[in-house]
Amino acid sequence: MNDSGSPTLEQVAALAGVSRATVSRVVNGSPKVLPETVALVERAIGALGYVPNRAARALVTRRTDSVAMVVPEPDSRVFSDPFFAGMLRGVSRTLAPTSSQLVLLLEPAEGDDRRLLRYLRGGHVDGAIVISHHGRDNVLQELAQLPLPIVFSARPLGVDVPVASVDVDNVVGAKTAVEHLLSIGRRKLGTVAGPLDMTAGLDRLTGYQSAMSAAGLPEAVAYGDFTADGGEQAAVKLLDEHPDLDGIFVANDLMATAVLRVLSERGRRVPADVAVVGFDDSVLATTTTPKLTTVRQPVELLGTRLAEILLAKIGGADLTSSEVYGTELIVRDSA
Amino acid sequence: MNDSGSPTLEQVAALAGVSRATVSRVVNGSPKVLPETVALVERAIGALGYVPNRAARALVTRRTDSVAMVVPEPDSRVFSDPFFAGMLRGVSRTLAPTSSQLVLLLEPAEGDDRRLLRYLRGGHVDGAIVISHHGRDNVLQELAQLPLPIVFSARPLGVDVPVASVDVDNVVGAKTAVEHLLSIGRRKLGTVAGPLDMTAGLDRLTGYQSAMSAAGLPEAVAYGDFTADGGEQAAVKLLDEHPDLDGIFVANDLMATAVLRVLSERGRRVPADVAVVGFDDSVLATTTTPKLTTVRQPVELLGTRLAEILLAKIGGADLTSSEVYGTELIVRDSA
DNA sequence: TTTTCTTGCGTTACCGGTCCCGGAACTTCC
DNA sequence: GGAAGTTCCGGGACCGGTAACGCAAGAAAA
Repeated sequence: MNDSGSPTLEQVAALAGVSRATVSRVVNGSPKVLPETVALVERAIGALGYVPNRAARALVTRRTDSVAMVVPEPDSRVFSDPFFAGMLRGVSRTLAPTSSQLVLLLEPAEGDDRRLLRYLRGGHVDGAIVISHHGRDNVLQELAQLPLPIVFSARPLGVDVPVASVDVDNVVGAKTAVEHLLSIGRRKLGTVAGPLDMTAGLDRLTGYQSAMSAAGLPEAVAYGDFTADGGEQAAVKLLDEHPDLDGIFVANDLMATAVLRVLSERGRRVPADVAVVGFDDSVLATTTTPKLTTVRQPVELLGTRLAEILLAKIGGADLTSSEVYGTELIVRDSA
Repeated sequence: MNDSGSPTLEQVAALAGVSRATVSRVVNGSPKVLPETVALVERAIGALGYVPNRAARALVTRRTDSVAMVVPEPDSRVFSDPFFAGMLRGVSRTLAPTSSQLVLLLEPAEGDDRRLLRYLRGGHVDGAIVISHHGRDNVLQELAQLPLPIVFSARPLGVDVPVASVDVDNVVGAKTAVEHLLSIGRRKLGTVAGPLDMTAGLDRLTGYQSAMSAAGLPEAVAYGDFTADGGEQAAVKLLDEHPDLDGIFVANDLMATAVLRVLSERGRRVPADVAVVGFDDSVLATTTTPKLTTVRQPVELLGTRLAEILLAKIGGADLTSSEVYGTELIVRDSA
């Protein structure tokens, strides 16, 4: 045992009476070792409590067995987002059996992109999953061009090279939500949209517009920024301009809670007077009064696919396609 | 440049016309290098875009420059918890300037503790921050005994060795909440408590009890599990047993939303008939109707301290004290 | 029986850094 | 002017693994 800590290959070899190379073979499950030798070595490993040194291994194999989860946004509001939490679960669950570790890279401050890019280029991780919400970040483009396996969690806006991405079908999801409102007899439908520099904001608006134009109905749009405050302002504006709305599709649950509150303040009952549909099916959806009808995304599946695709790319596959998954309308009390 | 990737010390040395050792000195900011040599080397580093190889460095220094964030709970509900998100921000922000990376370790499945412990013992990280919510986990005790710098995010229950921990004063926070209810004239006060195998559940109940006994008032307690469903059941039970309550302290915001809903279903107005105070000041607090009066924790500060203490321990300090921070009552509309 | 192939294992050269040690050049002091 | 320090830098031995290569012994083929 070296003075500071864990035993090495060398010591295992000595105890088992074989060479380092043989121990290495056993550890890595090479088939070309006699079963009795394997047993011998394994006994020695057990006795010493040997754990391979990751650094040494990484040095020679040039693989780090770790992947990065990159959140290139200073205001990592992303975290409170249950969407993110679920995705993380999926990623982590998929990575667990592979002995790959998850390294979290949060962008600490605004213009500190260099640091991030340097790190990723430095070969510290085998690949990266990028949680990109805002499309305007010019970082995204640079990330996409890095000589490193990368997967995006949403189709990155403003990136003109082919990338691999996993996303939910926001257009169809939003469309379904609006169609539900139509199906329960609502005709004066407005939407509180998200910011247009995020695919989620953009696509959900498109879905609303598509459903409205298919139904031959006029649009009523106000823009929020996916936060509660922004949602409130948008709701006020929307209701001021269109006081006769009988249904509202809100681009995410958080803003939907604000819409519910504004409606309640104005004495309009939900769903009797105005029906409301959100998007995300986050915890928020069941904490409101009435409970929110909303569009659920298969978050954990997204995480799983993100990890699987990344692992495949690390393994050498050349994937640049974008996978898109379906959503599910969860009907509760608000519509 | 070696065929696969980034330049090495060797190449920088060659370009600068000095030895590897000298480049290493410059990279590590040794003062014993001539300024002109430094300039020379730095130019070469810039020209080549040299980034030190972490693995090689870790191999010889025996420091990995990475710390683990351990979430030893299979149901990582922790994540959706904005409490956790804020803490993570603090941790990440503190770690950023130190070149230490954050490795996320989620417990993938129930009995898979071995894996976690092995990893931590394997010298893959320099230290660990443990987000321990449930005290019953026997893992905590084992974690505490690991020969590795560790800091707990809350006083770990059931651990009998001295550990470093950072926490909020849940007892005083809860007490303040109850005292607020008293100060606005409420006298029939109940509480929806959290599970007693978490310090947060335990201490907040203690705070309630202490305030009640100080006021000479009888207690009314129902137990939830910090989830919305559990909160709802507890609320129903509490109100069935004590229909005349005029104030309720709820041990976290999520359960408080359920309490609000149950009250609304029973036609009891908040705060007119029943005043409600939550705990956490999460996003939820402003999405309810009425907005929730609640106890705010300095989450980001907690994260910062967690990281700072860990860094100090890694640096050799022998800290086993527990730091406790104050809370702040945020008065909104529900009480 | 000799040759060739296979199998199982040891030898050894790396991977890319850090750091101890020693030496050259230049000061400083007697 | 020579001895003793300083200062700055290079040489080289590691750290703990992996993998190419080689070699001995037994099996299969001639």
